[in-house]
Amino acid sequence: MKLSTKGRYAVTAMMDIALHEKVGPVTLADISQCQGISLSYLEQLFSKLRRNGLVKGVRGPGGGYRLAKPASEISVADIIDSVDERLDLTKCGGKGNCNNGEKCLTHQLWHDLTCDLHRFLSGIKLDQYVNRPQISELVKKQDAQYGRFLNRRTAA
Amino acid sequence: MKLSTKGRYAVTAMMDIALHEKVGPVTLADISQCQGISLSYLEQLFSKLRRNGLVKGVRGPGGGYRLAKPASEISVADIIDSVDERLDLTKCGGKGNCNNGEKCLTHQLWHDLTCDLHRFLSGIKLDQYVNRPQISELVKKQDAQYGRFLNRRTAA
DNA sequence: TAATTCCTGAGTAATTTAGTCAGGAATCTA
DNA sequence: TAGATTCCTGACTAAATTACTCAGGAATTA
Repeated sequence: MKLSTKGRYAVTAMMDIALHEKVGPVTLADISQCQGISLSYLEQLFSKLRRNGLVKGVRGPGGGYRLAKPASEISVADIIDSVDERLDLTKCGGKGNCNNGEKCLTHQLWHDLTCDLHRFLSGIKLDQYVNRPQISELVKKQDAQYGRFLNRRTAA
Repeated sequence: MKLSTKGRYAVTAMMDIALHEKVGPVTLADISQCQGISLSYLEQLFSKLRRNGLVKGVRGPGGGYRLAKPASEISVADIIDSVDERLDLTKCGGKGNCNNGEKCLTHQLWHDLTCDLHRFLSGIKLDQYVNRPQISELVKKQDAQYGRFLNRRTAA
């Protein structure tokens, strides 16, 4: 039982954007460099995040991505659902025909578990982590290390 | 975010054994047929379950597998851990060196989530599901359909 | 002795994941 | 208007994992 890096990368990237909301749009090139994720791969992921209404792209110099809604309204479940196709642990995708047309012995178990997991992830909003001093420190250190946002005015 | 069928198959198979504890050892051939899982694949999984002390194999005619301890002491987490290598959602496997030697922005999040998930799965013991009337019905129907245990005395 | 069942390890096909590549479209700055 | 920047898209590829097969041996029972 592993989380694909797809979901993990997406959440990390969204976190990066949320952490810089006050500075302005964040480019994928920056995220790629700082978080160690391939640029082209990020582009794929953001195509999905955009289609699902989680981010807005801003083209041209000084552009990048911003959150499409407040960080307090974006949950980890939203992000994973967007890129990861599905958060479902049953074999049958919830249809209940997992064994020969009938439900398999563990259908109910996986169904319950999926619901719990989803509820849990839905409860975690981006802003919860953004506001942690521990994480603010980390990102400040990172920004300095890579010289991000050096020649940019602070935007609303 | 998906559960590999490895974990799902293992739990289903263990459930099958638990449900027939009173009848005697359950053969992998039976599980294979009733639950729709390849026999050779089951053998691989049970090799791990055995090494992790969850089942005991009984060779020879009338043999099969039984639980190595009471169903009330076997959790879903135990089973998944046994076959699935690891229940860990962090990139670094918990080491904290996920981004360039430092923790990545979402390390804490995945760590928390992993703990919660593990706690949740540890709380689900096999006997909880075995005692559900819904599931007893299902397995009774299955046994009849495949003619299991027809010529076997009920063993202690 | 023969049937049954566990048990092991090596190999393979299919799928998914992660990542590359090439090129176009919108936007900004000069 | 030119050129830089950045998003944006789709097709392709490499690597890893998953799911599964195969061949054969070992213990046990009848």
